Amino acid sequence: MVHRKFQRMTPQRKIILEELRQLRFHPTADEIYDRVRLRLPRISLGTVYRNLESLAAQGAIRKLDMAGSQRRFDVNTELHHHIRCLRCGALEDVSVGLPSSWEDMLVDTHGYDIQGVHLEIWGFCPKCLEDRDRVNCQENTDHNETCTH
Amino acid sequence: MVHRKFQRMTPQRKIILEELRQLRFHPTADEIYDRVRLRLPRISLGTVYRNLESLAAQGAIRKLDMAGSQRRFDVNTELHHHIRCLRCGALEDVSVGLPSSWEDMLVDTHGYDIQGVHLEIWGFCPKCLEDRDRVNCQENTDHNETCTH
DNA sequence: TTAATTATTAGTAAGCGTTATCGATAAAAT
DNA sequence: ATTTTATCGATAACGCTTACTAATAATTAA
Ligand SMILES: [Mn+2]
Ligand SMILES: [Mn+2]
Ligand SMILES: [Zn+2]
Ligand SMILES: [Zn+2]
Repeated sequence: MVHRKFQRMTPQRKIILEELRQLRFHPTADEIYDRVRLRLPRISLGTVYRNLESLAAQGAIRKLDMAGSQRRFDVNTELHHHIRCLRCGALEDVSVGLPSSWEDMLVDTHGYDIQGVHLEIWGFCPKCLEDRDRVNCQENTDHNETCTH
Repeated sequence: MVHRKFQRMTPQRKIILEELRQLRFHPTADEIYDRVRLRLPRISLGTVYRNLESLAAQGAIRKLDMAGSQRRFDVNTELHHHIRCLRCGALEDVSVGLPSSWEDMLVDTHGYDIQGVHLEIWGFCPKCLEDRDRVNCQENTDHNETCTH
């Protein structure tokens, strides 16, 4: 028999999951912490990390290790990729998957048994392109702020 | 006139560049540090980071921020992607670029002005697949070691 | 040539995000 | 009821990277 460790649905774990599900974008651990703290003022950041980790291991959520920036978490457990706005920081789902013919070609040329793919795209979102054209072109926005568009 | 800061080619910078170019794989800053120290025993790790940073800014090398693991550096300044072996840690170049038709579709569906793409693939390299089939299947290798295949 | 300015250095401290440790607590199993 | 186990909050430690500092060497200005 498989010896899977039993997981309790503690109030902390439940609320972390609820808050993550309510946030439509892809929050970081500390962003989730800030939200959860409004309901559980005595929770610790370590507890948030620990639960996000176990929820991800269990497959309830996804952990997104980003290239060069802070880890984020995702309620969407389907395989999908992400696109990020360089101006406002928005991180959106990419609905379209990579063409399987391309992956096949990769297997042929490199001989790898592919287990996973991480695809991250950066650019300027439609809203920011608009803003740029309309008013001033100066880079006066904080790129680290989460996009509210 | 563009006010580009003048860069001196110091012995440190020169040797860092030389050593990075000699390492065929994609070393981390501390791996480069270890190599450079054999020739400049008094160099500091900060100097290595600082120079790798400025060399990348200047376009002489590429900085590779990996998803979930340590930053690496690349002598290959051409746009290309990477594939990593989950068993031996090898990090190889992927010669084949993403099909442009796919990128076009992405622009159409999301309306982004795409500036860059980070693609990272994990799997098992041909050598490791062989090894696995031949002898024992136990995971007895250090995944963090750099592949010597 | 001499003096002032600037880039760079080695050494080290600080920063940041994440993980590990620990004694306490509460749920589950026996 | 007793033991075992998962989890908690608090906090220290960790790994990688960046920032600070006084000293030094290269460049520019006088
Ligand atoms: Mn997503
Ligand atoms: Mn490469
Ligand atoms: Zn935007
Ligand atoms: Zn391998």
